[in-house]
Amino acid sequence: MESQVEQHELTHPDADTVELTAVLAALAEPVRLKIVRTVAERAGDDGIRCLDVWQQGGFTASKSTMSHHYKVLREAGVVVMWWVGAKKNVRLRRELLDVRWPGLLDAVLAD
Amino acid sequence: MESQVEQHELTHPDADTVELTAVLAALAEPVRLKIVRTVAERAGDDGIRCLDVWQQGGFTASKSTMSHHYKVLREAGVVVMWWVGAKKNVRLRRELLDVRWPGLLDAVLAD
DNA sequence: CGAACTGTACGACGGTTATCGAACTCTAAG
DNA sequence: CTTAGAGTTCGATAACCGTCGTACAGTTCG
Repeated sequence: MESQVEQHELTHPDADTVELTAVLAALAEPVRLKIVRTVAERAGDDGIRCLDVWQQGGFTASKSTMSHHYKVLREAGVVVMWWVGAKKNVRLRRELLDVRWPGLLDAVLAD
Repeated sequence: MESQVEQHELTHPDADTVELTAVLAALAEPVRLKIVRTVAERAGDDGIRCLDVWQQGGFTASKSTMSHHYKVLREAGVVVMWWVGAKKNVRLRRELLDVRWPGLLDAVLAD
């Protein structure tokens, strides 16, 4: 059987309302930058599980800290997140970032 | 007569030691981002006077606040500053930024 | 010299942020 | 139903940051 229950419905900013300073601030934090790089490296077309990011990325931050950073990245417009059962998936919003600020994400990831 | 006195000798980080997170944090602040854009627009090859940035850029922040932001930009590696008499000049470190993170500065300035 | 101008250093303040543990919700599995 | 797993929220704490006014230092000009 399929569960149609959308348990919380994540909110994401529209492409128009995403602010450059918010994106830069989101990327300026070492843990968040590492999250973004791990997602960029390991995520497929349908994203990657947040848990896998944590496990494979070698993060030392606590669960609540990671949750906080994901929220910052999502509200800044850097990532999209959605539920898959009890787990969460995440992917970069390249289609947004590459249009609004071409070259920005690539420059940050190439380091 | 020429005054050989170098009144303080500004310190700038080497290209090797400049950190991406510091650059992003420096650019993530609205006033600093506006400073960078004003310098990028109006500075010639030998930079622009900080005073001109303040006057022509329409900044409302106080002197001490502006001085603080210039210091952050300089220590992050985003700008170079040097004395010309009693006034200070500033220019972007494009030769550094464009090599270390190609496309980053252009992306930020194109907005 | 003395006054005006340009910029820095310091201390204070208020607001923001990164971090954690504990309690909680929701889902999946037995 | 019960247990385990994944993730959020809340409260607390400590550190950081942007802002300003004041005091100060170096330069230029009369």
